[in-house]
Amino acid sequence: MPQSGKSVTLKDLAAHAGVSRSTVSLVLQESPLVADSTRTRVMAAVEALGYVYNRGAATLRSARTATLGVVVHDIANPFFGAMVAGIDDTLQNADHVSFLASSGDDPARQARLVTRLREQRIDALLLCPAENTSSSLLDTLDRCGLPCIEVMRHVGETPRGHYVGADIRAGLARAVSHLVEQGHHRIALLTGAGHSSADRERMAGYQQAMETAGLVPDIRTGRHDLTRRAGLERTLEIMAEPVPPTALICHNDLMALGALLALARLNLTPGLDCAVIGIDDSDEAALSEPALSSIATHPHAIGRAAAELALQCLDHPGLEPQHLVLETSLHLRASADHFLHRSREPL
Amino acid sequence: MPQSGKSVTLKDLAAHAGVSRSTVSLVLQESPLVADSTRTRVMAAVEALGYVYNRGAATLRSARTATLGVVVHDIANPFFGAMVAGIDDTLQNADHVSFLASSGDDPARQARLVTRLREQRIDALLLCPAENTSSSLLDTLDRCGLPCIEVMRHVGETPRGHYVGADIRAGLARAVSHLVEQGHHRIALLTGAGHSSADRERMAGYQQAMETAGLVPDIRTGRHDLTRRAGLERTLEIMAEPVPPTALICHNDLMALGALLALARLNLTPGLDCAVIGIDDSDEAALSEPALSSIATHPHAIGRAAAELALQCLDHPGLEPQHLVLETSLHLRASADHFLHRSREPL
DNA sequence: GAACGCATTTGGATCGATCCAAAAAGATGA
DNA sequence: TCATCTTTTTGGATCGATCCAAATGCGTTC
Repeated sequence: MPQSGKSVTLKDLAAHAGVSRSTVSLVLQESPLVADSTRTRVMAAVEALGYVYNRGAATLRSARTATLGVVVHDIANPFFGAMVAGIDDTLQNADHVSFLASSGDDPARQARLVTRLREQRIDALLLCPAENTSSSLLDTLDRCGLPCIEVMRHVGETPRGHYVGADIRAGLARAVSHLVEQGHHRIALLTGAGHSSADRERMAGYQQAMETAGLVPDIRTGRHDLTRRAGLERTLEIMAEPVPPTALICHNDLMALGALLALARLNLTPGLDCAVIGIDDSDEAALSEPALSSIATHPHAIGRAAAELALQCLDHPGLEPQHLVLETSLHLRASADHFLHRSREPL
Repeated sequence: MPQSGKSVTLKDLAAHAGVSRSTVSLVLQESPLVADSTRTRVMAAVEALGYVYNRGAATLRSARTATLGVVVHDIANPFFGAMVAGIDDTLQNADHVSFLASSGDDPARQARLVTRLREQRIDALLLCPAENTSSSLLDTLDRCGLPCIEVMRHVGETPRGHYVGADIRAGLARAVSHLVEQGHHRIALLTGAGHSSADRERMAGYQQAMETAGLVPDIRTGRHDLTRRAGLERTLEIMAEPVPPTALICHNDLMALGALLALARLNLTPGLDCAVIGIDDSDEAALSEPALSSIATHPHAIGRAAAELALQCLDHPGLEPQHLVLETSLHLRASADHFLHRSREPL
């Protein structure tokens, strides 16, 4: 229990338990080779001396660090909060840990972060790439053999390595056809400027769904970021047009919630005067007033899947690139449904 | 530029640049001892071979890792998103990195996370302790000499080591006196169950402010967590009472936003029928409808201050415990001000 | 009792950087 | 030219764990 000065090492444990360093090492690795009596003696020493395993030293000799890097482009976005929770749950079960960093959608900062993570000798990288990430970043990772899993976004037209995402395209198709059934013709998509694959996928999925329905696509991109404030401001602009859309599909729930605020400010009732559908189905969606319809992307499940895939990569180094596209589902609430709306008393 | 097989080491750099390992090491440490010509030759080798510094190996010999651990109790809370951004900004300037982990307010999980972080040989720990954290955790950290900075919450009645927080007490005093000026008498506080120092500080500050104003405190705690949903449900309950309060001060903005939703559902107008004030002044506060009044806690500044304090601890090992309590300010918006409310058209 | 098989345990080399005392290379003055 | 002082550079020991080949102990069997 004492030990205030220097740190306790394997050698100290060995002396305390009356065995060699090697044996102690075997015990710590949970090797089946050691006798039970020895194991308990060593574990007692660990307790008695307050030993803390030195991963850095171990890493020097053995190849793995049991540490993954996670880089997201916006930690403040609740989607990533939930995703990170999914990753951590999975890693915790597998006795791994993660380094989390946020790039703020800046490729230069992202590059620095990745370098730092490599210095820590992470075993694999889960990357939600910043907009305009150069493919040379992935080249570098390939070249030095660091497994990388792109999540939600990918660099280039199609993911070249492992990828985990959500089937936004199918979600949009369902959303558009629901809106059409409700009688909407002027359905607009409010998304980012197309610098990320997630933007492009939303645009393509929406466009295809609109064409299938025989409607004219109406894509509103902008230099805005993808926040509540951007949704608010952009919607105020849009609704001021001579012939505004009657339905808005937004890049994510944050923007959609901003759109609801804009409608409220304009004294329009979301769901009656203008339908709004978000993407992600965050916790807030169900709680807003009126409740927000949303395409659920299940961030927790995506985090789990990405972490599991990363762990697989470690066990099977040659694994050919996996593309996991998880299902989405449309959660209809008052913001985009006349009937649901009527079933509640009006504001 | 090649290097696909093994990793590049100091020795490879030394061979490529025609110097010894030691010299290369000095260059990487930016020592002033090496000649400029040598330095450029070595840096060229770093570029040419795609060398990545091995922090683990360095750590084995030298005491420091340039890595801090950050443990928060709820990464999904936007307060901590902003705080972590503040920490990272500061660390980035100082060439340090952070390991971020979220305890989910579970002391057992928190203990595991701290152990993992210690295995990584972090230089210091920034801890927003989980509820009911035992002080033995801090004892252990002390004993092994790991500097720890408690942030926003502290274990025990008063922080025993370094602490960085916000002056919630002053914020509450200002909030209460504003509400009194507006003619409120029944002002309730909606907060956590008192398992954390942050809960207790809110209760004490509120109680004192109420007594100063000659009013009867009305504290509503609960087994609820501190989310939007909890704020919604609790407010629905409270407003159903025979003589409900006319003003609510909520533990944080999330709960306050939930309270606004509850009022809307009850067809009550926040700011006119019942005033609501949150704590944190998150981005969302200004955007809600009506806009939420809030006591600003400046999470980004708190993150910066905590990180700076941690860096100071590293430079000055004996530093006596610092208690930094940052100012708060009351941001008044329509949710708690008759006048502001009248200046906008009604819902 | 020697030989064998099996379950455990062990010492020494090793990973990639840092530290340190000491050597080498230049610069200066007598 | 040689001693002296600086400025640079260097080899070997070292950090704390892992790996591996070899040693040990012990019960069986011939």
